[in-house]
Amino acid sequence: MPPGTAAPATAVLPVRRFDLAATLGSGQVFHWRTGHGGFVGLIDRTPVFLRQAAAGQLEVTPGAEGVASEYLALDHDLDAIVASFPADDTALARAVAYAPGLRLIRQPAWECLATFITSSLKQVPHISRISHTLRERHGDPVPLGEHVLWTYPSADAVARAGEEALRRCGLGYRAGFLASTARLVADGALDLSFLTDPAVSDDDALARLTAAPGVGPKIASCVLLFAGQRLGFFPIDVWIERTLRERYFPRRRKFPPGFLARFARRHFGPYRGYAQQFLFHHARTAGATAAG
DNA sequence: TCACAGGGGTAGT
DNA sequence: ACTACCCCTGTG
Repeated sequence: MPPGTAAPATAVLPVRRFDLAATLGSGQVFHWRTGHGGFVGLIDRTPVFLRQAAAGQLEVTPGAEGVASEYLALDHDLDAIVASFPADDTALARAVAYAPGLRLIRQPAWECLATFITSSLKQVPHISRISHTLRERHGDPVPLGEHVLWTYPSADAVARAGEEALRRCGLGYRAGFLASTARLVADGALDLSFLTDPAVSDDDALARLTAAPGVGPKIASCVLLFAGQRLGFFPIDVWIERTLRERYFPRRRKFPPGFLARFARRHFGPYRGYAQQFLFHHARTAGATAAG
């Protein structure tokens, strides 16, 4: 963002129990850039500037209030969700207290699936760079003030780009996976509308997603949680696995396959996806593995 | 400057 | 259950 440029115009949206920086910076999305004391990016194809200078006020590009409210899940009843967590869980309570206004972003389906395919065995800054490279080389430009933003390339665009071009975006072995899955989506063989279809069960949805190349249980869970808004999915990555082991089973040595997933289902309740996000964000940004 | 290890997993054996 | 996989970054 060039220095000295005028701050974008904004409308003010009253918010409660919402933390913009935590929400955008908790490893759910990877394309927002900071600037003018806020964040600049695209919500699907809508260019948006977001700023939260005061706790109860979210500044949004005029006209994008509705899109932003939906994306940032301002309708989620966080009080009720947190109240459903086990009352005697101090580790979770600490993670919630660390970022009480953290929300699960309602993500566009293809963008979410593709981004998480590119995320395997990668750290956040690298995922972010891949996302930007893909956008700039294969997405469409969208102006916002004097800035140019780039949409996430459609499944069709990714499929047309092909594996070699994707590899040149720094995807490594993920290029083949992304190209193949993009082809499935572009051809209609994988219609992602099932993600939010209440007639499709969680188990069925999981099976359909994991049938796609490069999509295993972890990435599928992320997509079902974020893009599908199925709040009972609990993605288990190395951070969460470490946290669960240390916090809840400090003495146990053996963890059979599925053990922690079953524990999460039993312990954290119907909104365990939120519990996972609180624990994950706390573990990653508060150095909680040692002392938190 | 340059090995080397390891990182928000998945697929094939 | 075990291992390779591409690429990048941090470390010595």
